[in-house]
Amino acid sequence: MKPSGDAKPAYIAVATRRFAMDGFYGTSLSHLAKDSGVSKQALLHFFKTKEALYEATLTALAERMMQDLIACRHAEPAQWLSDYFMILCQNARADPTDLRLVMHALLDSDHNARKWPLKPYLDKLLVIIAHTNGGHKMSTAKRINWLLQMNGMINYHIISHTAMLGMYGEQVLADTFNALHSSISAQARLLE
Amino acid sequence: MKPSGDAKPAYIAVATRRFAMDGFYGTSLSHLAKDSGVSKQALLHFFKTKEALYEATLTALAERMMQDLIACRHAEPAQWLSDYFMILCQNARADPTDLRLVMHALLDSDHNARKWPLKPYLDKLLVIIAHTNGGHKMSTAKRINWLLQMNGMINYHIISHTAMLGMYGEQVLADTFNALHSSISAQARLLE
DNA sequence: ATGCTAACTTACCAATCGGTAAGTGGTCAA
DNA sequence: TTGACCACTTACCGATTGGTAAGTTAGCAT
Repeated sequence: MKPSGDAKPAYIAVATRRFAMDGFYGTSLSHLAKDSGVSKQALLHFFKTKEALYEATLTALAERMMQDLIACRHAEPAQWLSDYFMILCQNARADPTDLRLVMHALLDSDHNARKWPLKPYLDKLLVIIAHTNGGHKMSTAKRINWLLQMNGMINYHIISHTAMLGMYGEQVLADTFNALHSSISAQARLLE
Repeated sequence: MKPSGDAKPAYIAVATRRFAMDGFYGTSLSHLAKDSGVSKQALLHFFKTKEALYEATLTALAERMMQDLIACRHAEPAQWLSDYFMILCQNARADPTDLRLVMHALLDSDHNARKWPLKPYLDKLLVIIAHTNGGHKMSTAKRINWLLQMNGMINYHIISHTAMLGMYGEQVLADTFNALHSSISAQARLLE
């Protein structure tokens, strides 16, 4: 076939959706192959092991998130963060794939010493926090806490959504998203 | 052997730890059997399928959480919630098993229509919120949002802990827990 | 034309998966 | 003493897992 028509990104895109949905253990190479419309060994040709494909998926995720963060750069760091997390929230509501992948990766990060590809992204966020009026006098721990709190409420909201929908219905849940937006603003305002 | 020495709770306890660690798909009956010191079929004798064992695990989790909530009952509902989440946080820090299980269950709750055993527990929490000074004038959506925010920041903190530890070291992370305690207090104060 | 390489495929593998069938041995009521 | 019953065990099953080996096919430089 084509010697240099790189199909890797397409495979990673498929893997991203599957890994985000079912996690590492819940996803098999056969499923990924079927979804991609190729044989299982086509994937193993590009990624030596399933683990390697997973890591490539996480690396791509990290780059995507970093790009999204840079994309909405703003001179005022507090505004930058406020804008970014608001957009992140809206995107995740439309397509929770990436945040689900983050959560799965977090839960998996325990027992194998997987290098964590999101570190540069988190470091960047911490630097921005440090440049805000409210953040520059914080300790590192407090900056991390601010970040965990912001990410926590957004991510938890997103991955709870299906379960909450089943329990409390569509209408209430839509309003809950509005409340989340307010909470994001409030959290961002802590840095002004 | 013994006709009535119920070993089920012991099996569920083992399953709880494994499912919390590796998730549903990452855990096999053979692993659970080995951990329990019995054969795989001993488990299938009590729980007809792996799925049934998982559901039993989640049900036990729900009862445990409900009991913990009731255990620190307080006449003042805002104080009740404040106490409860502070204790929950401390327990989870010592042993994150239960919260990890919650997160795994949340991530899994998508594609199979698994009945959600934590609903009574969440309903109870919502009732307590509704009885606070700050909460009784909130809409249901805002109460749910308050709850998602509180649970979100605690759970996310806990399951991020291993990854954050590897990235930022022990000392910073310990301080982060102190910051989390403050944040929990602040969140609780919103209901006073 | 030829040879090299990239991008696959078919065929196959041992290991493990969840689950069934058929016992085994101890306990207890009759 | 007997026989029902409970808590298991050994033996086994087809399906699926991640992964290997050995082609096959297409494009491209020489």
